[in-house]
Order: sequence, then C-alpha cells, then structure tokens
Amino acid sequence: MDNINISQAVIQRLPRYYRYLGELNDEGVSRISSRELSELMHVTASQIRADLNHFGGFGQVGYGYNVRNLYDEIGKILGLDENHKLVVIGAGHLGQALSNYVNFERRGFHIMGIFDIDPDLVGKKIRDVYVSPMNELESFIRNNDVDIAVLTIPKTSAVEVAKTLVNCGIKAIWNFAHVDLPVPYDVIVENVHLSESLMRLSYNIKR
Amino acid sequence: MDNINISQAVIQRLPRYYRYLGELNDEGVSRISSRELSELMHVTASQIRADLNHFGGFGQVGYGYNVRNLYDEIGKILGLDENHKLVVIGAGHLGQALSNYVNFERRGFHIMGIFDIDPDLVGKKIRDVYVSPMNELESFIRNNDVDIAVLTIPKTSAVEVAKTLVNCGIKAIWNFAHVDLPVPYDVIVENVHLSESLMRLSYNIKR
DNA sequence: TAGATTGTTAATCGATTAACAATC
DNA sequence: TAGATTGTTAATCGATTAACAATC
Repeated sequence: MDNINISQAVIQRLPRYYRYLGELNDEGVSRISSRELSELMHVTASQIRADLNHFGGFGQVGYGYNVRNLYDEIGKILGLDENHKLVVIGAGHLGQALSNYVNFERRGFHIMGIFDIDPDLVGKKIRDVYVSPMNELESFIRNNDVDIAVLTIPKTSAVEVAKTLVNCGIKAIWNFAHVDLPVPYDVIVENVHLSESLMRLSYNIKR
Repeated sequence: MDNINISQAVIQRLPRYYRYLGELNDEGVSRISSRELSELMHVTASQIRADLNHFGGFGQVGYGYNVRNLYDEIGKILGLDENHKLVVIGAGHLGQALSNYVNFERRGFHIMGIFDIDPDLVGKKIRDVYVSPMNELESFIRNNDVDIAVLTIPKTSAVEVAKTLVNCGIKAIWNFAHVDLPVPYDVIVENVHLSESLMRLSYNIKR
C-alpha cells in the first residue's frame, strides 16, 4: 500500500464505496463501470476513478471494474483483511451497545475486554466478555497487544484515560467522549461526537 | 438567520466552536480573541473569523469576542434555542443508549416515543418512555408533531420505514442504519455510519 | 473491428489563509 | 493615544470535474 499522501476527503469516501460494492456483490453483480456506480451513489464518475486511482489501477479499459475484486481491494486498503484487538472503556449504555454489535467482529475487530469504574458493572457479562475494573486496564492492554480503545466514558475522565492508553502503547482511540483528546501524532483518534452530529441535523432543519 | 448558502464545511465546525465556548464560559472566561481561540482549537484565526462572519459580526474590533454572547449566538444558529420532538425507532442496544442520553433532553431534543417491532421490547420502559409497537408509529408522529426520527434499525427495513416517515411529514432523520435513505430534498438526513467510522480509523492505523 | 471505458491531464471550482485597513 | 483585533479582500491552496487519448 503506497498510500502516503491520500487526503482525508478520499478516505472518507472509501467505506461508502466498500458498502455499495459489497451490496452489488451480494446481488450477484460481477462487473460495473464508474458511470454506473456513479449513478447509483450520486457522485461523479470522475471522482470514483480518481479516488480509486490513488491506490492503483483496479479497472480495465473498455470493461469497467470487477465488483468482487474491487470490493476485496478496498477492504485491504482499509485494513479489513487484518485482525484488530479492541477494548471498550466505559460499560454504560453506549459501551454495551457497541460491544453487542456483531458486525464489528465479522470485520475483524475483536473485543478483548470491557472496562468500567462502576463496581456494579464489573463482572457483568456482555456477549462473551466480562466487565473488568479500570485498575486492570493498563496491564490488560500490554499483555494482550490491544490495538484500539473504544472510549465511551464521560468527558471529565476521558483525557486522563487517553493519557494512560498512550502510555500503554495503544495505536488508535475510537473516541465517543465529547472532548478532543491530546495524543502524540502517531496515535490515531477517530471522533464520533454524537451531540455534534445532532446539532448539524438541527441546523439543517431550519430553513 | 440569513444562512442561505453556508457550506457544510462551515456547519461541520460550528458545534465544535460551540463546545469550546461552552467550556470557556464554564471556566469563567468572559472574553476571547480569534487568535487565542485558534491556539486552543488548533485551527487558524482566519478561519474562525471567516466562519463566524457568515452569520454576522459577533466580535468587537480591538477587543475580541464575548464568550457568553458568542456561545448563545452559535446556539441560536444551530437551532438549540428551539425545542425538537423526537421518536426513536428501534429499541435495541443503540436505540436504548441514545434514548438514555440525558444531554439531548437538556439541549431541547425531547424523546416523545420509542418504537420497535419486537413484541418482547414493546411495553419496556426506557427512562420515562414506554416502547410502542411499530403499527402505532404513523399516527403518533402525526398526532404529536414529531420533527425528528432517530433510526436505529437494521438496514433491511430502514428504507421502508424512511418512506413511511416521509409520508408522515417528518422533517429530519438521524440515520444510524448502514444504508443511504432516499428522501425528498426537503427532508434532512444526518447519517451516523459507525462501521464506516471504524473503517477510517482502521485505514489510518496502518502506515 | 467498433464500442466502451479506463487512467490521467488540464480546467474549474471552492475553501482556506495571509494580510491589512478600519476602528474600538 | 497606542495597542489590539476585527471584518474582509485578495492570494493561495487543494479538491473536483470535464475531457480525451489510450486501449481492451
């Protein structure tokens, strides 16, 4: 993968291509042109071709793209051919919802542990995993080569926990706390700020 | 609000300004310059000034911005001074998590009803609201002037339900289903595709 | 072959930023 | 007043798109 300088605008679109190609593949479509896909997705064919070409020539002139092949290739680009080890930090409603989401497992994101400070939640079983107390977090991450931490805790403690995670050598944080996490440049943070999403919806309603 | 042609890039940033200003206000900061705010948020001061100026001159030359005032103004721009009526469709883990999230209520997003097809979930109480069966959805929306539907159902039924919602005159759909909803231009869809967010995280890990 | 469609260049469009006159 | 900082213009940067030669 020679993806050194791909803009985040392109990355933003890749999972959507992946989703459409997966559905086409499920429907038994084996071949598609950028024009056909562009009509389906309501984007320009130029954009599709330009986006894909950042990663290599997956198409065939005069033919288009092989759906299955392109699906697999984008999956590889997104790293979905590799396994990831996750911990969920915060076993509240959202943490539980994410832990229960089966599709993540299917895509190679394995939940190794769930952690919470609340003693009432510790010991609770969520799918196959028991909730552990927070003081076991650090050693757990180190001992199990955990890649990704899912942060579903209040913003008041999120920054402190993030620092701990960085010290343990975490590679990425999927952050649901309403705060920006200060991390070194080599630690990835993907924010899901639900309240901000709802505010954008609210803004767009009123015209 | 003369916000006719504001780009989504600007709207995307407004909730983040709102969050920082709220925190500054809580900390007792009454005044801030675009330069100070830019350092705090790691964006350019030019961008802050340009963004805000789309909505009017909230600052004072030589002084900066009044934190409390700017916070309130952005709240108004985002429509947070108005009340919204929501229904949550899908009372699974994610639907329950969102229904339990207190902060939405605080910002004027009132959950009026929760709906699910599963008879085992119907009648269950989530916070103050009982889960209703799906066949009551349509009349409920019409009778209660519901603005916003939160869609936390599998993608297989999401498109059909979205059509029903449009027929009932829903104004906006907060869509957590992994599918693009075909709606008329005047119905707002705000997508939260969690699996796509996780894929972007995965992509960014690997370099 | 004729038709179709890619990969890629060049043109366009839009968003960001530097700079500064206006002014509190 | 002198210093600070806005609002806004003009310049820059980057992303999108139209167009087409190459070619399967």
